[in-house]
Amino acid sequence: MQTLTEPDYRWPSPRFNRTAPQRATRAMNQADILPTRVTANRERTHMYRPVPAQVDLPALEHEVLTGWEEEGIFAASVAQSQGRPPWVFYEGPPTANGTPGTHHVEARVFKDVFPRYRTMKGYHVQRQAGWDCHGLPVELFVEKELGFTGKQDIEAYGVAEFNARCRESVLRHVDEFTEMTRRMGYWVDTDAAYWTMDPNYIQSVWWSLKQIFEKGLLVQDHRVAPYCPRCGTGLSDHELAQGYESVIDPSVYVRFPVTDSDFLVRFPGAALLVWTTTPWTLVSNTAVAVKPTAEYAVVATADGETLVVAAALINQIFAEPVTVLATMSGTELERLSYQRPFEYVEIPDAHYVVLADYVTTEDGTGLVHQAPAFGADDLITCRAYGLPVVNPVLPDGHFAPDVPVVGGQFFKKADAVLIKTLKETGLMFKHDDYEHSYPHCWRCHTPLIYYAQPSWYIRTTAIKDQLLAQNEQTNWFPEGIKWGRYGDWLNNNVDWALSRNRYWGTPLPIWRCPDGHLTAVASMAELGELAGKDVSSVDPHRPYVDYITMPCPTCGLISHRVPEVIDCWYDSGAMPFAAVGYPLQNTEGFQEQYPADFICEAIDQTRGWFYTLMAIGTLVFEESSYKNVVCLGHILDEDGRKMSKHLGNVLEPIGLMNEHGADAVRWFMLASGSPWQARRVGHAAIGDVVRKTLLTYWNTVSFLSLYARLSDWEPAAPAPEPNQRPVIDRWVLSEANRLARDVDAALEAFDTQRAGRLLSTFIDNLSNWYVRRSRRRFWDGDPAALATLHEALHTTTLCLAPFTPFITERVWQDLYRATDPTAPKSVHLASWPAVNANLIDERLGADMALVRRIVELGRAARASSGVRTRQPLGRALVSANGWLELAPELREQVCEELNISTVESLDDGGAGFVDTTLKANFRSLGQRFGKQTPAIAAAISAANPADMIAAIRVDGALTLAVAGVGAVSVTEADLVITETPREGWAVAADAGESIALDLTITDELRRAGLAREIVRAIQEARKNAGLDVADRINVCWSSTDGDVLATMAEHGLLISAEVLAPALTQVANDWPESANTSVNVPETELELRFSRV
RNA sequence: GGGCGUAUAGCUCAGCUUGGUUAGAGCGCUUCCCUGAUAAGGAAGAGGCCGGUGGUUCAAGUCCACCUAUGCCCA
Repeated sequence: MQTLTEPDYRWPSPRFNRTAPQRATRAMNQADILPTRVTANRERTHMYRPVPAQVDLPALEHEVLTGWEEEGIFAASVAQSQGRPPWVFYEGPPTANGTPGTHHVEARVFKDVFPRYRTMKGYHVQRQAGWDCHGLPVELFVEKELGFTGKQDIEAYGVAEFNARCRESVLRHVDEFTEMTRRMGYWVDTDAAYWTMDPNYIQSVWWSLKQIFEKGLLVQDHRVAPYCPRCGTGLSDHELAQGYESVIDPSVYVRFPVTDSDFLVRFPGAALLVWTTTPWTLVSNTAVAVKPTAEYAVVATADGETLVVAAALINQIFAEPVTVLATMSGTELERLSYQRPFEYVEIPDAHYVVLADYVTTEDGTGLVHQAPAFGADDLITCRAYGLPVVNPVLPDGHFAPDVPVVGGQFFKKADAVLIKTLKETGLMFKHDDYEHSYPHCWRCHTPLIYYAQPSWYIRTTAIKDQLLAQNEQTNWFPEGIKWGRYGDWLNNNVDWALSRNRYWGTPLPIWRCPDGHLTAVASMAELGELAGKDVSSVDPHRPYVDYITMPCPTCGLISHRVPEVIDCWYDSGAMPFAAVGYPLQNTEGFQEQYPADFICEAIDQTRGWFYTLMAIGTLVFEESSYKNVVCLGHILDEDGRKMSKHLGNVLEPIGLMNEHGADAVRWFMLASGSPWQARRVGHAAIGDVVRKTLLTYWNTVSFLSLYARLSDWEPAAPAPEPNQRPVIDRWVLSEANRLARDVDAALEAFDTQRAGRLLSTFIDNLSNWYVRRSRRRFWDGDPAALATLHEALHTTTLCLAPFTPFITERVWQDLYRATDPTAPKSVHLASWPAVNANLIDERLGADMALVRRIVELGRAARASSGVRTRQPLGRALVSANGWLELAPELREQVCEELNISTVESLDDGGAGFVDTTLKANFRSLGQRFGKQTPAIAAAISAANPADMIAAIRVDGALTLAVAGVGAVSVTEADLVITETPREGWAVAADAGESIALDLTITDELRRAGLAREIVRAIQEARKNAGLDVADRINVCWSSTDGDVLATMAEHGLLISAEVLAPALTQVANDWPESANTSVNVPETELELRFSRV
C-alpha cells in the first residue's frame, strides 16, 4: 500500500508468474554451497526490483499508462525542457470523420518518436494535437445518416440544423482518436488541441485569406468540375472514383472547314478533321487544339477531299490510301481560323487553332475540339488565349430553352439530333460507337457533366518560383520525393480552386455588393465594425454569418457574403498560425514556433497537407512552414491489399495493441521494413518482432535482476574501472557506446529503420554473446560482469526509450530508478546517453568479430564430426588473418565456447597438416589489370599454391609470367588463400579462415565428457521438476560400471557444485524414500535420484 | 493517358548509392547441437534463370534502355 510518507509515485510492481527467486550464493566448492538463505525479498533501497522472466506486455503497458497519467510525466517532460532551444513539431490534423485505423497509428508513431528523441537531446518540443473538422466527407457522412440524396434535402432540412449535426459527428469520432492516441503512447496534448471549426481558428484563416486577397491573389474565375445535374452538386475526386460505369458513346469525326484565306489558297477546300465522343459539346465549340511539337499533314483523300490530321494517325483514320500534300508542325497551324459546325450560340472572337501540350497523337485525329465550359484542360487552354467561356447548358443538365434545335434537351440526349444534323450538313466524316468508362453519380447513376462553374481561386501559379525556391530549402525523407512526386506537382502547378458550394466549412470571408465590389474581412471584430453592429457572439459558420450584411465601403450598397465555403485543405494548411489563433492571439509565441523543424504524414499528403502548408506559408509569410518532412509509405494488409472497410481487412488498432502491445506495433512501424515503402501489417509480422527483439531485451533485464539479487549486488557497489575489466566487458561497453553514437546519428537523419537495426543487433549481441559467454560470472556474482551489464542495459534502455516507451519505462523503474535515488522518475525525463568515446575500441570490435566467426566455424566442424559439444576435445588448429595477434583472453573465448582445451595456430606448427588453395581476388586484380584480369586469374589458379605462398611470404610479392600479358607482379592482397588441414581432423573453412578439431578422445577426455553428461541430465531433471535455480538438492547414485565409478571419483566435486548438491551419496540398494526424482543419463549405466533439500 | 514507386528463397524483406566470380537474413520445413535467464540461441540441409529482353563492361542482382506485372498519385 502506498503511504502518505512516500512522496513519490510508486510504480506498480510487476506481476509474477512464479515465486520470487531467493537469495543464494554461487559456490565453487561443496562447503560454500550449504544453505545460506536470508529472508526473502528483504527490503533493500538500492537493489533491483525482481523482474519476472515471463511478461505480459499489454498488461505492463496499461500499468505504465496509469503511472504516466498519475505522475503527469508527459506534462513534466514538456515543463522540464522549458527554456531550452525549441524544436518545432506540427501535428497534421486527422479528419475526425471516421473510426481510426492502423494506418493512423503508423504516422503517429513517427510523430512521437522524433519529439521524444529530441526532448532527450535537450530540446523543448511542444506537441499540440489538432482535429480537422470541416469538409465534404463529414457532410456526406451526415447526409447518409439522415438518408439525404442531395443538396435540396439539406436546404429543406435547414443549414443551421445540418451543420449542428456535422459538428456533433466530429465530436463523436474525436474520442476514439484520443483513446487510440493514449493507448499507443503518442504524447501529444489533446487537451490543448486545435479545432479547425473553432471560431478563433476560423478568424485566423480569414486573416490569412485577406492577406492573400490584398495581394491580388484571391480571385473568382470559372472552374470545370464533375457535376451531377440531377443532384445539382459538384463531386469530389473521391466520389468520382466510385461511380465509373461502362457506356457506349458515339465516336464522331467531324470536318471543320478552314476559313483562313492564305491557307485556302494553298489548299483549296481544306478542312480540319476533329474527333470527339461528346457531340453535345460541339454546340459550344470555341477552338481546336493541336500539339505544338507534333507533325500534321494536309492530305488528299481518294474522294478528293483535303483534310488536316496528325501525320502519325493517317493510317488509323483512313481506310483508303491518301496523298500527303504537305506536312507542318502544330505550331505552324496556330491561329488558323475555321468554320464551326453549329451556329446556335454566340461565341465572339473565337474559332481558331490553339496550341496545347496535352494533345496526343495516339488516338482520334490529333486535333481536339475545345469547349472550355466542359473540360478542365479546355478551360486552361482557352483561357491562355483569352477565349470566352460560353455555357448553354443550365445547372439542371438541360440546354437553355432558347438554343435552337437542342433547346430544353438533356445534354446527353442531344447527341442523337446533333449527329443527324451533322450528317445532313455533310460535316460528318465518320461515325462509330465507342465503349468506354464514363463517370456517373454514385448516388443516382446520372451521367456526370464536366461543367464550368464560377469558383474562387488562389493564384498559386503567381508564386510558383517562390514555391520551388522554398522546396529547395526543404529536406525530404525519403529524398526522392523532393524533386520527384512533389517537385513535379509544383512544376505543374495550377491555381488552387479554393471554393466549395457546400455548407460545413470555413465561410469564404468576402462580401460583395450588387455592383460587384469585394470586401475581404479578417476577423469578427472587423466584420462588426463594417456592419456597424456587435457580431462577436455570432458563430462564424453558415448560415449565421450569411445573415450579416454591410454597406459596401466603395459604393455604400448593401454587401452580402458570397455563398461559398473554402476547401478544408486550406484549414489544415493554415494550422501553423491558426492553431494558436495568430494574429489575434499569441503573437509572440508564434514567432518561436514557425516554421516547423519536423512534420510527418503518409505519401498521400504530397498534394494535400504538405502542399497546402507550403503554399499558405509562402503566400502569407513568404516562407514555407516546415524544414524537414518525413513521408511514409502506406500500410497494407497481410496480403498486400489496401485496408478498407469494403474488403473487411481493417486491423483495429486498439485490439492489435491489446493483443501484442503498443510497443510491438510501434517497433514494427519504426524498424521493420522500409517506412518509405508500402508495408504489410499482420499479426504474424508483429508477433515476430516481439519475440525477436522485445522479449530478448526483457529477458536480459530479467537475467540481470535475478542474479544481481541472488548475489545481493547493488549498482552502487564498487566495481573495477571499465579498463580493468575482462576483455568481453570492454567489448560490450565499446559496442554500447557505439550504439548510442550510431543510433543518435540515425535519428538525426530521421532514419528509424537504421536505428532499429542497430538496436536489435546490439540486443542480440548482448543476450546471445555477452550474457551467454559470461553466465558463469553472473552465477558467481562477479561485480565487473554485473556492473557491465547494468551499464550496457542503461544505454540500451535510453536509446530504445523513444521507440518503445512502455517496456523501457518498466525497466527504468525496476533497474535504474530502484537503485539510484537521483535518477529521473521516468525514463522519458532522462537525457540521451552520453557517449564515452574512450570506451569505443574499433580494433576490439573487429577482433571479437573474428572470434565469433571462428566459433561459428568450430560449431560447424563439431556438427560435421558427430562429436557433440559436451564432449571436451584436446586441441584445435586455427588459420585466420589476425588470429596470431588476438589477445589470449579472446582466444580463451573460443576454447570455452567450443569446449576445447587448447587452440593453436595452424601457422605455428601445422605445416604438415595443411592443404592450401588459392583463388584470385578479382576486386583487387580488376582495378589494376582491367581487361587482362581473367588471364591473370587463370595463371594464379594454375600455379602451385604452396610455392606461390612461400615466395610471397618471403618477398612480399611474386612475379608471374602470364601468357599474352607478360610478367605480372602479384601481392598477397591479390589472392584469397584458404588453408585447410588434412586427415584425422574435422574441418570447416570459409573465406580464407578455417578451424580443425583434433578428434582424439583420450580416456580422460571421455570421463570429463561423461561428467558433463551427468550434470546436464540432472539440470534438465531439476528444471522439469520445477525447482528454482537456487534450490539445493541431495543426490544419490548407484552404478557398477567402471567408467562411471571413475568419473564420479574424479569429477564428483564438480558435479555437486554444478547442480547445487550439498550431498552426493553413493548407495547400494538402500535408496532413501525422499529421493523421489530419478534422472536418466542416456547411454550410461548409472542410476541416479535426487530430492530437494 | 501522365508521373512516381516496387519486382531477389514457399512467405516477409536486406543487398543496388560505390559493379568483383559461393546473393544474404528472418519466418516456415527436415536433422542435429547447446541450455543454471530466454517464448530463446547455434550448426547443417532443402528451397533462387535476383520479373523479361537488349546494351555498357574483363566482370551486372547492382549501371543504361525498352518491355511486362503490380501499387500509389494525378487526369
